[in-house]
Amino acid sequence: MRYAKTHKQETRDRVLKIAARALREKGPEGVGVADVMREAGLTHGGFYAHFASKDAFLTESLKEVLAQFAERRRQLTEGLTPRQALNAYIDHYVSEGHRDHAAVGCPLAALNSELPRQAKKFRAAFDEGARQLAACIDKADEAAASMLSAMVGAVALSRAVSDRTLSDELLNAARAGIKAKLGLTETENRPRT
Amino acid sequence: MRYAKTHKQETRDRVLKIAARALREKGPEGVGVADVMREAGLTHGGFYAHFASKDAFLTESLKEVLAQFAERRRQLTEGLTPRQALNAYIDHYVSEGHRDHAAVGCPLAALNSELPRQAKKFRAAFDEGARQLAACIDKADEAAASMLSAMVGAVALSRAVSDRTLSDELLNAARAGIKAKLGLTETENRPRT
DNA sequence: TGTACATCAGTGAACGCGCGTTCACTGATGTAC
DNA sequence: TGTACATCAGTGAACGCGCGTTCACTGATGTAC
Repeated sequence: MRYAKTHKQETRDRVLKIAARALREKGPEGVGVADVMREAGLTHGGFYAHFASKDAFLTESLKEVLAQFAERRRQLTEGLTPRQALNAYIDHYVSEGHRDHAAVGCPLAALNSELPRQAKKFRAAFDEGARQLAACIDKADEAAASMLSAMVGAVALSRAVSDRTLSDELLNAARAGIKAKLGLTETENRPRT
Repeated sequence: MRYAKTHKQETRDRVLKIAARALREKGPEGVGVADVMREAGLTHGGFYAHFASKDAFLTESLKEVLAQFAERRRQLTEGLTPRQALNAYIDHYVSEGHRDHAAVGCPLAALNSELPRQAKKFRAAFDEGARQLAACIDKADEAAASMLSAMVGAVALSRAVSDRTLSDELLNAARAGIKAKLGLTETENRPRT
């Protein structure tokens, strides 16, 4: 054989990693088959040897995003108690760094308003991501669902707004609000140990 | 003259009203010149007699959306005290009705994740909308910025998620969380009258 | 009162372009005999 | 050891389609004289 046995799989992985960034930066409709292949050093014709269609490809790309995202979350909260982990994660999530690097950030924040128009399987993968993140927050605070949407909204809105001052204000106010809520439920609702 | 003096303006308004819905339902890239004109009972060729380009058109459509949105907000809160108004508005905003009718809802919730890729003028109009809504909330509660992003995030995420149960849960939890916060700041931070 | 001309919102064919998708082909390697 | 053939990841031209944009034209009306 001309190529190593793992060669095709490696190519596929490379393409998916490129797409995982493009998906968050440009949205599902903004990901171009030819662009992604070119970035991987290939021509667009080879695309269909790896993926059945652009649609199927997008869903796999989202799954790749979710895997990266979960792994990153794991790294950030490793060895911390649930409450410490949540605190650290909120600081990481509702931050200027996250706002300014959508390509490697949370897909919920990067894609939310485009989801109603996506294919069923893509949406199902997204749901799974939302569930995982909610479950992760839930370990530390029972108001997980409310906190999740506040976090996502903060980052998404701070990106949507083009005025930097307004954006900073929204982001910082949101983080303060969410952390205040966390403090509150800690002392009032959580008599744990 | 073949047409009444107001005829052209009326046509323009009609087209913009159609676009105001389409913009929220399909996003900026999803609005098609030919589609919008057809819906207005016209052919696409006439479009450029009214608008300089699709881009300029999108910005005007967003301004139309913002005007409708502000007017609706005014109607809903007319005659109420700032605090009553905010309470009523939260119920209206963070609701299944709003979630299920994006075409006539808040543009911040409908468009947020697509904004980073839009033209400068479009983004500037969006900023203006965000400022207005924040200012309106600010009349009743100083944590306006934090509340705004929580509200937007709740509706956007509940739409993004395709599982109805999860969507309901996110929405209801968010509303409860936001209203709890409102109650909190009312008694703790606001010794007003 | 009648005729020629100007006006102008809207028409519909056409254009260029980008994009997803298809497909015959390439060329390096392994295998059969 | 050598020759013919199979394999298969990747190539690149081509296709159909939708979309924004342009433009010569239409046709109903008002105006000039």
